[in-house]
Amino acid sequence: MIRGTEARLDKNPIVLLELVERLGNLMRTELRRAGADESLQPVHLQALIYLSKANRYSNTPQALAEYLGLTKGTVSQTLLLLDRRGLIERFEDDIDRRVVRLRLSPAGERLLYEAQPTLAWQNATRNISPNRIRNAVSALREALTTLQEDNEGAPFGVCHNCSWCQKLSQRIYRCGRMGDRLSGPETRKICRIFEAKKTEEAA
Amino acid sequence: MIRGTEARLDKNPIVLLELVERLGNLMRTELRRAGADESLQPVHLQALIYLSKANRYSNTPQALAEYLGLTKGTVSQTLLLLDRRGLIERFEDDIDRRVVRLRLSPAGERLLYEAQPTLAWQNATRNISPNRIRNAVSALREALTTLQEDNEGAPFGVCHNCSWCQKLSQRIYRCGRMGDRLSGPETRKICRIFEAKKTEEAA
DNA sequence: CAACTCCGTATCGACCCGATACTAATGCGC
DNA sequence: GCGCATTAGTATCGGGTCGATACGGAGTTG
Repeated sequence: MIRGTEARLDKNPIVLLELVERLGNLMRTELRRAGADESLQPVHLQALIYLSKANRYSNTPQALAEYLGLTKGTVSQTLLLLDRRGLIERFEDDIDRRVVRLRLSPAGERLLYEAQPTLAWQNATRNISPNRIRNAVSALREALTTLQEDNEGAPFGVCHNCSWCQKLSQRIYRCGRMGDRLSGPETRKICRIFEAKKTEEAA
Repeated sequence: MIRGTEARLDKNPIVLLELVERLGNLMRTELRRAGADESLQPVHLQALIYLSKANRYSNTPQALAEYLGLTKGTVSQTLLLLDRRGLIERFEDDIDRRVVRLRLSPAGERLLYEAQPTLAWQNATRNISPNRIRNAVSALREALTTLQEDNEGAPFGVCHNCSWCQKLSQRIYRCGRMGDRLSGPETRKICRIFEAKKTEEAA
């Protein structure tokens, strides 16, 4: 038996990891259940969920592959299936004709809306005080950021917390990195080229 | 586009869910990387990790299936592979000869020790204060418990927090459910028939 | 135009996973 | 003791995921 006595004091991070993994497994099982009616695998629902939240810089196969941590070849097949089922739409980019833009089809949005894959989670967290949830969010976000830096992966945050995001007026924003103007709703979507704005510590 | 304006105020739980899923994906990718040298899939490492932590009531294929949220048939194959690789040992139960007991072989323990699948996580959480981690653990544990109740799955906690656990002396404990005496180290393993002891709220 | 890079697709093989059917051991009623 | 239901685990099959590799087309640089 391999011992680990020196880890006695700081084993709480490991407990947290176990919780995250276990919750991840459960949510995966939940996704499996939610997709069973339509014979969709967990990864398909994850892709649909991602596409429902990706902004204009992040709705490509490449971005999805980075997000899911899979290869572009694998993701290509996933998208092929979703396309055959009519759950997504693919169209060429106007400027760079190599890239494919993706979005949910009406059928895809309806599926996501009806499957309600987050329902079980919402029930499970109903009795946890908003404050504790905010603290947990803050801690996990920090872990996520560090983990992504170490992995050199894209961060995938929302514009609202991005250092490139400029507020032009009440409702108009601007991405300083890409130079585009963004609507209010779009600043709440997730972006592939996100860069964290300082470190926003817990209140 | 399907709207969700009424969810404006309580969307933090959803953010937390996204974080958990994203971290889950990353850890899954991490497991894939960690197992690549030995051509092991994420699920294989998860099984090994589980077996390294399961107590005497929980080291069976059935318990592992419940833990991973997979069917017993699927888990049976996984165990077959791990057995062929010499990473686990299987032996019959003395009393009920239907059940198979599992434990890591020395090679399995060495693999787990050398793969260090939790290393990236430990780095990522290094700069988060213990207090914030404790709070996050508390919140996630509560979500996990509720989620498991709703799914009617086994809770899988450690004896130390179990309502059946009795302290006989300084080092000897006893499981009131099964009637066995447990050593100190064994009370820190995870158990399939765990029942939460009250609700231990955050400090 | 050539060389190079980049995005996406196609194909192949290993493997995951659930469904189903099966064996063997146990427990229950008699 | 003898049927019968239940339980733990296995075997097999088919659909699907996934990475590796190779490929083709678009963009970039010279």
